[in-house]
Amino acid sequence: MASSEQTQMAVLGALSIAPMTGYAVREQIRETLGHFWSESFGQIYPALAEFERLAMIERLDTGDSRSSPFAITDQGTARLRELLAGEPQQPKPRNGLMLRLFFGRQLGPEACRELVLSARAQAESQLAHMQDARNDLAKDTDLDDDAPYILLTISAGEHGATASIAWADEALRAIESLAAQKAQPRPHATFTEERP
Amino acid sequence: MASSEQTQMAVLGALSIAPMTGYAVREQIRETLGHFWSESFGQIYPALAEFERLAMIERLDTGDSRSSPFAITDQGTARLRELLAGEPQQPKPRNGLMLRLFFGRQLGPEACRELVLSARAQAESQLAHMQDARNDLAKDTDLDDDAPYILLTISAGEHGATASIAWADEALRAIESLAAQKAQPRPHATFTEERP
DNA sequence: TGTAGCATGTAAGGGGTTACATGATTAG
DNA sequence: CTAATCATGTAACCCCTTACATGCTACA
Repeated sequence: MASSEQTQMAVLGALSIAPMTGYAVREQIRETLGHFWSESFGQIYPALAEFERLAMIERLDTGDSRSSPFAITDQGTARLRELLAGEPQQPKPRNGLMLRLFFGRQLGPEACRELVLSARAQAESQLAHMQDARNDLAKDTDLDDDAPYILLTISAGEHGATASIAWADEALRAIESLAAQKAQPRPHATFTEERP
Repeated sequence: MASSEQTQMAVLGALSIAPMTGYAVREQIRETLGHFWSESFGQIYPALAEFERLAMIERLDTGDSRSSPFAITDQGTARLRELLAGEPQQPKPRNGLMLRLFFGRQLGPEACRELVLSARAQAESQLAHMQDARNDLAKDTDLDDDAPYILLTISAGEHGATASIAWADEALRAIESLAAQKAQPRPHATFTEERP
């Protein structure tokens, strides 16, 4: 029945910034929170239905033919604050890149290099996205009250992406020296586990 | 039936480093991969059973009374390499801290400050843990072949933790100036949404 | 006029955790 | 002796994603 508190928080939070349709909630979460949050329709719509039943949100009666957005009510805002005050539980980590590198010996230096390069590219693109977000935020005067908080998350994204790029460059150097060692094995090596 | 490829990778990977029991696989993943991976017994034991059936691992017949560790077979190693070569799919992000800060206006500066402080402490402890891991790795000569790859992941953890700390310090300054603003509201403010 | 985007939903299934059950061994 | 740790499993449940179904509107 009840959707998870995580989902409730994200959906009520989105509506706390501006009234919008369920579809728009999804879009907003994807575009603005995409780097650290995600929700799918399968969660959003049931949550909205539940919230409407509990009078935490209500449909706005716009003259607009095709959209009738939801707006958060006072009860909804109260519930949101209650949820936000709870302890943040971060999900169990599952970083596929790190798992592969950890067992990188089985993959070999070349494949690891590809992985790191691809991670680096992702980080670059995230960094660019964050800087776009920063500019958009500065322009949108509707968000003045939320902006200082949103900036904290943008800054976190930038720090993270910058760190990833620095790590990747360091890792690439390490992998190259590994590959060089492999190409010119020490003379006293007596056997190899696998052919080159 | 078949456990997920993610789990298979982690379990076979652990056994590729050294033979061990299922219990030890869990411990190793928690201690060594804890910052970027996790597996629970509910997945490890079924996976081990399946692998044994498929002859990808086999029980070692140690004289030891209480433990009979699993060792990876050639078929298991082949399967591991196949799995590692697949595209890493990272799970949808769900960062509870960032979600809360994004909607931080509803929480207020004080609560946000607590959140950032707690995140900073976590990062500090992760950094210390990473440096311990680096030392342990240098001492353990059994891991010489895997060490260069494992170092890549330790370095990533260090970069990430360092970035988190730098971000937290910046965020704390931003929050403090926010709180100062709130304490001394501009004279032309006409009403407040909530009492102080 | 048809295709792309907006908008709302639902049902099935997957992947994972938690909690429980059990027993053996070791250490205080 | 008994408490903690090692060790192996399983069943229920939860959360979430995917895929499908539906219809409307804007636009080329």
